[in-house]
Order: sequence, then structure tokens, then C-alpha cells
Amino acid sequence: MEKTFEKITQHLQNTGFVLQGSQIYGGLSNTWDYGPLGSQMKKNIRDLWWKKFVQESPTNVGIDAAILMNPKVWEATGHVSTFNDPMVDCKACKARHRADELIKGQYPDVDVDGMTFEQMDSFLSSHPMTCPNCGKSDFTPIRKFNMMFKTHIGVTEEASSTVYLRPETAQGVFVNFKTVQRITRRKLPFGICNTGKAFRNEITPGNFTFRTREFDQCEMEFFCKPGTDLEWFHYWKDYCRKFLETLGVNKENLRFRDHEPAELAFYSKATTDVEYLFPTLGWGEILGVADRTDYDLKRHQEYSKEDLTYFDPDTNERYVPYCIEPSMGLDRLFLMVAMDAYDEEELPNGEVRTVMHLKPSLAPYQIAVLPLSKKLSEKALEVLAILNHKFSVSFDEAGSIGKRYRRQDEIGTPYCICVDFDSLEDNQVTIRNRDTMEQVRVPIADLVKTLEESIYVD
RNA sequence: GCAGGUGUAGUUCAAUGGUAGAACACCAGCCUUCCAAGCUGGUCACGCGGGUCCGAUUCCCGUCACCUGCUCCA
Repeated sequence: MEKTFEKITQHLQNTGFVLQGSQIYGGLSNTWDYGPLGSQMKKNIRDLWWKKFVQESPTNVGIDAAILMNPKVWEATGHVSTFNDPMVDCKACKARHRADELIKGQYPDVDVDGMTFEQMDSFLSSHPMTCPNCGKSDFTPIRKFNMMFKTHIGVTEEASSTVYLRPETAQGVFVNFKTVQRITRRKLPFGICNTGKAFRNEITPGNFTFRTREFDQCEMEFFCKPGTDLEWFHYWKDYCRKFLETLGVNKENLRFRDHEPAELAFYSKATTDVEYLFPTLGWGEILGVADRTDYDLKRHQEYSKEDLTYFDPDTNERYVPYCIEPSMGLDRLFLMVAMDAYDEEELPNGEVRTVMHLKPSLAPYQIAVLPLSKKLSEKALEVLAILNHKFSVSFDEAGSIGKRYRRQDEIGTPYCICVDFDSLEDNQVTIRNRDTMEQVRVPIADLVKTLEESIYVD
């Protein structure tokens, strides 16, 4: 069977993992809602991230920072000035180009990164430059696209009340660094984790939920002593590798790519991207681990006039900590997990079943209770009541038992529990395994314990 | 945002300048003792807006959404 990106995204939409946004109004470009199944699975992935980075990492704590922040935050980070791409349009063929890329392409020796937009503009008009698309030389002046969403505090739209929707969740951590350190009495090294929505007015979103203007991030800022940063960089890089393995994706579809020095962002000393091999699309970035040095805290110190240094009681030194940042896109983790789990398998009888081999702890439903006949509803509902106290459980009694097994396979439910006529006598039920399709008979009294052991193995 | 393509039940596809059919799916009933069974009945669609026309799902324009390229890095 051929696994294509489109086939799987269709499946996710048809089964209720992901729904098109604002659908009854004709939709809104590149907005997606997570449906009954997707919202649960996304929550499961976020919870697992929290468990690994907060609960099981004794150095770390978590926060939930606000989306709206003082606009000065974004001046300090450079987002207000650098979140602009210099774009020009070719008047002849209407193709749009980035001015800096255009100059780089045709004048490789020119230092474009050091130029202001005004300088690029005058460079463009004073040097021969052809459109890569049509070969003509007739460009519009540079236009800026600020990628931050603006809104207003209060009901009047005055310039003084302009605020931005955060383009990354990390800054909510940096601005709280000092307070969290003091309140939690943390010594270096320690990390602060934060997850939530971020917004970027991307010029070109697309590829389903891979690039959207509104997305969820799971980020940690790990503060450490300067000089120990590279050591921690590698530690968290490795930790991310283990985390991805915990999500149950095939290792062969993952690759770690270290940035070349020239590729590094201006604030970063080392960066590694982790990419996943998506069907049809190819490699796409899932997360990045960056050594951000003391850039962020120093900038905030400068702009806020607050002292953000740390006093090291071991050495009696005072310094601004370095920071390691593993940052991942939750929606991309979701997409990766779904893509990796999707399969179409041929059964012994020659039929093909669609099955999502989701890890039990991540599946929207961990268990489905299926009475063999509607006459067994009462007994089956008793079993449901025992289980849904502990697990996410689906109940289905419509249609043939075989059809219901297939429906659960399609949405990745790992365990189906069949209540049959014998159950009325012996108080036992059959657990059917999604992957092996093996069946075991278990007393109802032992169900919770048995299932707990096989579902929560992380 | 630009260029090219697409738009009919939930899904996959038909037909037609005189307001639409099928298959599968779904729901109900009957039947059915373990992997998409059968029978009967039922619900559901021309993306949206405008124009031409006696009449538009069909032709034209606009718009919205999706797909393909330019773009990107969570």
C-alpha cells in the first residue's frame, strides 16, 4: 500500500481527528480545529511532554504564561524589527521575491545581512537585477510584512494600546526567570517549561496543520552556567531523542541535523533540528534545540532595566545564565505521530484494514467496549462504567462486531473489549489486541489492573 | 500575496440550460454467538454571491476554500 500525505490527512478529517476551521462559512484559510479524537490525542501528547520535561525532570518546573505581553518584550527580542521580511514584486510577471535572497543570488559577494531595507532598496535600483522567474528587471520597492499579529488593549484603537499576540512562548519564560528562580529557590542549572499557543502571520502557510498561523508550542528554557552550556545542549538533545522514541515513531523516519555556523540564528551558538520524514512532503522540522547563550536575558535586562543576573553561591560569582532551548511544535508532533501510525494492512482473509498503530497512552480512545449483541448492552455498560473512570473509553453497539473492530482500528484504539453471552455467566470478557489481533479472556474484576499495565508503560 | 488547477450527499463518482442519480457510509427495524454478512425502510448534495436567460448545478463574472509551484524553520 502506498502511504501518501493526502490520504492520511483525508483520513484524519473523515474520522474526526482534525476538522477544517469555520467550515459552515466556507472555511478560513489554513485554520484547523481538532475534533473529538484529535483534541484528546493532542492533549495526550502535550501531557506526555509535560510528564517528561517537568514531572520526571527534577531540575525543572512548569508555568503557563500569558499570550499577551508588554509590547516592549518584542522590542527587546528584536521581533519588532527582525520579524520583517523585505519583499519585492516583479512588475512584469507578478512573482514575489525576498529582496535579500534576490541580491544574494545574483551578487554573492555582497554582505546582504548587514544591509538595512533602505540600503537594499537603493542597491536594487542601482544594480542590474533580473527576475529569476521571467528574466525582466522591473521591481516594486521593498515592502515589509510584519509576522506578528497586532491587536488592541481596550476598546479604542489607539497606537498606545497596541499589543501583539506572542510569536513564541519562550519569552513568557524569560520575563519570569528571576521570580520563578526566587520563589522555587532553584539553583542553576534548572529549567522552566511552558506550553501554549503562538501566532505568526506567515506569508505562506500550508501542508495541512504543518504550517499554520496559529499553533501550539512546547518549550523549555534551561538556564545554566556559562561554559557548561554545550554540555547541557547535548544532554537535552539526547533527551529529545528519547522523548521522540517515547512517542512511538519509527526511528528511521527521524534525523538530527546540526546547523552549520553560517546557518545559525544571530542569537544562537549551536542549533540542532530534528526532522521527520513525512510521506510525500519529505523531511520537515519537528523540533529544534538551541544554545541561545545569554542573549535573551541580556536583552531583557537592557530593555527592562531589571537585574537578571544570578548569584552563584558555590563560587560567589554573579553572572547572566546561558540558556538551552528545546522547542517543539505540538501540532507537528501530532501530525508526525498520526502519519507514522497510519497503515493499511492485508488480513489473512485477503481484506485490507486501515489501522492506526498509535501508542496506547496516546490513542484518543484506549479502550472500546463492544457488546456482541444489543441484548448484552446492560452488562457492557457495567464494564464501561468500571473502565471510563480510569481510561478514555469508546462504546459501540451498532452493526456487526467485525465492523466495529474495524472502526476502532481506523482510529487507533489499542484494546477492544467484547462482552459476550458467556460474560453473563462467568463475569469474564475478551480483550482483543489491535496490533496482534490476539484475544485473551480476563475476569472483569482484573480488567483495570491488566489494562493499566499495558497502557501506561512510559 | 502572485501564477496554474479544482469545487455535486459523510466518501468516491455520474448526469443535465427545464432545480439531480448510484455505490459505499450513516440511522432505524428484523435477523445475527467474534473481525466491514443479509433483508426492509430512512436521512443527507450542486461552496457562496451576482450576471445572462422565460428558466442556471450546467454559460459568464466575482468571492471563498482546497491542491501544485515561489516562500519557510515550531
